[in-house]
Amino acid sequence: MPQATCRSRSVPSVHVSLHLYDTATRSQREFTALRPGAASIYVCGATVQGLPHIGHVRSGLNYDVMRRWLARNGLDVSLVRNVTDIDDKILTKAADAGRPWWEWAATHERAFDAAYAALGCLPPSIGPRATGHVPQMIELMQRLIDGGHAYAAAGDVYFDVRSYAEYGGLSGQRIDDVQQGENFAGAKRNVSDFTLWKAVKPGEPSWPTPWGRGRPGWHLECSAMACAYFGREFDIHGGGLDLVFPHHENERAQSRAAGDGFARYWTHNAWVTLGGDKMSKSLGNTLSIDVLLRRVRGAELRYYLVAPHYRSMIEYSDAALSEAVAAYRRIESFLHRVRERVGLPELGGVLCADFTAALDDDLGTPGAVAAIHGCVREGNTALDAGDHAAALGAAASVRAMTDVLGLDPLGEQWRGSGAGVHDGAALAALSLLVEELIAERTEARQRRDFAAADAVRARLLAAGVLVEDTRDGATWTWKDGRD
RNA sequence: GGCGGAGUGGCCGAGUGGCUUAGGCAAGGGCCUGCAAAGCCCUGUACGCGGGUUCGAUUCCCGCCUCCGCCUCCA
Repeated sequence: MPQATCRSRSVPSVHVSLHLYDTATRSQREFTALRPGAASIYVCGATVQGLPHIGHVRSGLNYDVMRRWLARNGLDVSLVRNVTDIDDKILTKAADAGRPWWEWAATHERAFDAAYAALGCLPPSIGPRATGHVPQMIELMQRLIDGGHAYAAAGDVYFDVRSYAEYGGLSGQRIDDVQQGENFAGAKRNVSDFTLWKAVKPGEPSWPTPWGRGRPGWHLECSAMACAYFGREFDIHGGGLDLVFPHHENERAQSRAAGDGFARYWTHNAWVTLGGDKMSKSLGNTLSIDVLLRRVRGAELRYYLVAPHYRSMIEYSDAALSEAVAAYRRIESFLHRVRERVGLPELGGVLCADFTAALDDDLGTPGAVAAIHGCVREGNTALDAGDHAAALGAAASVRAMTDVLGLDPLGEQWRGSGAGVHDGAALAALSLLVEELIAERTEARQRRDFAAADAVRARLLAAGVLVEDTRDGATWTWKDGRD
């Protein structure tokens, strides 16, 4: 393998292990896996009541990066990302649309899967649905009732918040300070008690339980599913910042009151916001994944969402998205240059020490991205100097690092995401034609007939093909960065 | 009322008690080029306001202002 050139890569890499900010302790903690050599991550996925928007996807992206980084460090990572396919809003919206609730849920689940895939998220190890885990929920409720932490009342099952002294420990809320909503149901023993199971209502789907027919409450499902796949304790629980209270507080209370260790680290990603506007209804379309992907490619949108730190709020703006596109294309164009002039760089390059240190520090993607750009600059310098081996080495490193972030411009997941030609025979024919025109242009340049040469270049550019002169001759790429 | 975030150079966005003070975008200058494009080099002296601690604070402490989130469904 060609020698790496990145300065920081020549520094012997000190093993710095991953530290994660843990919401429960409000501090960074060194990550140690429960089971040696493996890591388990449970992420609260979507309630599939509508189409995915940019914020939903940010969460998925964050845990995709976490998972890739842990895997890159040699851990066998299991990622469970649940699907809430039964809840009030799904029932309401499906009814309004005149569709069966299960069809409504399934349709939007597919939309979420498509959005995650379009942004290069690896599929989760499993994406369990709430409706498929009612037996596990019943078992958990039974354990809670047996232990005196839950009670059935009027067909509902409630968690008795007062029975669990640590309640509030995750979010820092004290029961007595929590403002209560208006819909206080009389069956509860205490206002703060939350619903584990909802009694059946006419026209609603229901499942049988020892306490009567009904359907799952929101919080219960996550505890039941995490336990179903990981057992009573696992490593990392993730989700959006808005889930801290009450959802995660309640999950934790349920599981721990039932005697489970549950999550060892709690991580939360920040939001994507829209200029402080509450007009999500009218602006919602602007932020929908489908609309954005008509403007930018999946990799570019991913870069925009992954480059800031996951705990920082992203205030969405078109201008910022455009800057991200430009920044990403700088990386991409370096790899294209190397591929055209030297050859395809391998994926297995060396990671810069700065890159590793940044990610180990609570998944510091901004620092990691900076390290990639540094490596790109060194690679470009090497390429300009004609040092092909160094350029290839830098390119391999850039691929390896971008791959950890799920952004490798030459990665298979982006094939077909642009409007490029992906049929081998068609591409070969196109290449032949383009190269013939380029040869024609080169001849014209040698005759110093620059008018003719520029005309060829302009014709190709109009067709979306960018011709560039380099010390190694003319090369061509797609004008818009597609592959 | 309770809990929690944020205010950084033209813009996005990191970070730090003083050191080569990230990175990207945009801007200006230069190199390269027939011209381009790309690339490379150089330039910008920023940290909401008022105090305090300190030899020294954007970074620590106190107060204030502004904005935002959670406490009801929410990634």
